[in-house]
This record gives sequence, structure tokens and C-alpha cells, in this order.
Amino acid sequence: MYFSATVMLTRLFNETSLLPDMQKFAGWVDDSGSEDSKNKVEEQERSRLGDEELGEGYVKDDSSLAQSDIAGEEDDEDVDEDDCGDEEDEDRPKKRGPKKRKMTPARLERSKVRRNKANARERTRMHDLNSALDNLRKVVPCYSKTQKLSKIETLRLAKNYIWALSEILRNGKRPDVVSYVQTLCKGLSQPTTNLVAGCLQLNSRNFLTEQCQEGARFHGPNPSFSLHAYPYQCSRLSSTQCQSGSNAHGLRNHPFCTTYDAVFTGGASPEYNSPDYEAHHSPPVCVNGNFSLRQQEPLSPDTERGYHYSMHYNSLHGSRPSAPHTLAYGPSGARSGSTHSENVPPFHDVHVHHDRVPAYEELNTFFHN
DNA sequence: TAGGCCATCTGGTCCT
DNA sequence: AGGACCAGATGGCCTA
Repeated sequence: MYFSATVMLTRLFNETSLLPDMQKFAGWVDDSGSEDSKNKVEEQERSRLGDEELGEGYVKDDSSLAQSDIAGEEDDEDVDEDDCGDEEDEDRPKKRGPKKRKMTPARLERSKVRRNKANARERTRMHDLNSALDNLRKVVPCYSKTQKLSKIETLRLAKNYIWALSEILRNGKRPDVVSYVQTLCKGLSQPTTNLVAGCLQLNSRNFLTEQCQEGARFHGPNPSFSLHAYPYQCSRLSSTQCQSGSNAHGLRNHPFCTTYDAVFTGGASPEYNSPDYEAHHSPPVCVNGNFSLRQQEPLSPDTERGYHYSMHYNSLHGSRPSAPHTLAYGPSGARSGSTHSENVPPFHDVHVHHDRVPAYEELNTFFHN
């Protein structure tokens, strides 16, 4: 059995049976956004149907179908000729496969209907996929209704987010904000990096330059990151947008973005309960703690085109640190100061350490009951 | 104008 | 036969 990306995403975010208690726990209400997308889709469908009724829709469909069908009809004639000629010309190899039947007007019509139905199904499928992606956008850090992350960036950020949460659970300690942002931004484009940094109330330029200058900090005995230059300039988001923080240009603070303190210091974010939020805090879930180490694998130049990957995990080279308290995150960063002695597990009733695997199961049980 | 992103159509493949 | 999934092609929109 395999799960395609479509199935995974759709099941993950559309089938409420999978996550009812998690949603209950976190107060997720995904319907608002999906309503928007549904309305949009319905509007498009109405206009499309209207065009169709007017005979203006599916022009390309009809023409292409007509062309292919015409071609098919020509093929049919060829087949018929071949059939006649095969007996005469034995040198020519016989065509394999089922013989093409002549396209009668009825078959032509059925073919058109079938093609249109297939197109409609494909549209629906893609809409479902996009809807699932929209839901994913809402639960990853830095959700903005006006400045949506692209599909690929959404997936990358989600992957990093899961990774960061799993590291938090595994270590049972809060990371410093800079390391946390670094984890989230791994492999993201510069605009998205700026967006994430802005979401976390971190001046992205300072974040980047500071990291470049202080990169040595992350190359200690247990280095977590190495950071090189960011050659990318913010292209899609203006620099003012990127650096003015989460309130810029309609960007609304994502609960997780604004609640770094709330989550990791035990404080409460005043915005967290704001009705303005379209998204809700996603519960940290670590399925088994065994996240793939394939992040070290070379990325496909095709899929990763145009981006300069400037961060990588040095500590992910195959083996995990055996000590339960080995930090995958670097020392204290810009905001946390020297507060390691005050490190509080993000979830007071769950202490997850590397050598206590059942904690993950307990956590899963907690979220699924 | 180029490049990125996206929606849609389309034909192929696999499965039921 | 029909549906689901996938990838390629194409054209539109937006931004630098």
C-alpha cells in the first residue's frame, strides 16, 4: 500500500476522523478557510458552467478532442487500410494490440463526455489537494491570508516545523529562538525565511547577519547548524514587508509565531485568543521521533532550483546523539539569554527523552483519545 | 520582458 | 469500463 502526496494531505487535513481530538484539543476550526476556497471554487464552477451553457466553455476541450478524435478517425481508416493491406504486404509487421474501432458519432460523443467527466474529476481532485494545502498553511508557522506561501514552500516549512517540534519533544527543552527559526527556515527561500523570521518578531536581517557572525557558536562540540551566506534577496516580499514583522501588509500573526514565548516560556500571548486569527495552534505531535535523516541527501537540482541552501544540520549525519539531554539546538540565542537552567519542557506533563520512547506513544495516545 | 507560480487540460498507467 | 493518480504541456497572472 502506498500513499500519494494527494492522499496524504487530503487524509491529513480533510478527514476529520483522523484528527478529531487533536482539533478539539487545539480548538481547530478549519472550516472558515476552506469555506473561502469552497466559495471560490463554486464561483469558478458557476462561471464555468455558465460559459458551458452558453457554449463558450471548453473551447479548448472541444477543439482538442475534436482534433484527437479526427486523428483517431483517420487512424481508424489507416487501421482499416492496414487490415486490408496486411494480407498483401507480408513484409510489414502486423500492428499489435486491439484494433481501433471506427469513431462513430455516438462514440465521439461518448468520448467527449468521458473526457469532460475526467476533467471535472481532475479539477475536483486538484481543488481538494489545494484545500488540504490551505489547511496546512494555517497550521504551519507564519500564516498570512494575503501573502500565501507557495505550495512547495508550505511543504518545506511544514517539514521543518514537524522536525522542530520533534526535536523539542525529544530534548524536552526549549530551543533558543534563533535556532528555532533556523530550523524552520532550513531549505526555504529567502522570502519565506524573511517571512518566518518576521513572524517570530525577529528582524530577519539581524538574524541572518548575526548568524553569519556568530556561526562559530553553532560549531561547538555538538554543532547543530552551520550557516553560510544568504545570497538571496527578497523578491516577492518587499524588504519592508519582510522586516517590519508580522503586522506588515496584512500579515497576521500566526499563533505559533507569536507564541514562541507562550509555548517555550510558559507565558501567554495576548494575541493568542484574538478572534482575528484564522488559524489555531497546532498541537505538537511526534509520531515516533524517527524523522528521516534524508535531509542530508542531496536535493534534486530540479525541485530545489533557484534556492541557495545555506543551512544544514551537522548533527544529523547518520547517528543521533545518545545522551538524552544532548541538545540539537545551539546555545542560547538572541532572546533566551542564559536561561538554560530555566529550561522548561514545553509540555509540563510530558517529558520526552531519547531513551524514553514510550513517551511518544503516550503522547499519541493523549492526542488520539 | 523574464521568471515564478498556478490552474487546467490531457494522455498514460494502474487498479478495481 | 471507469476512476484515481501522475506528469507534461500550455497559458494566464503577477512581480521585479
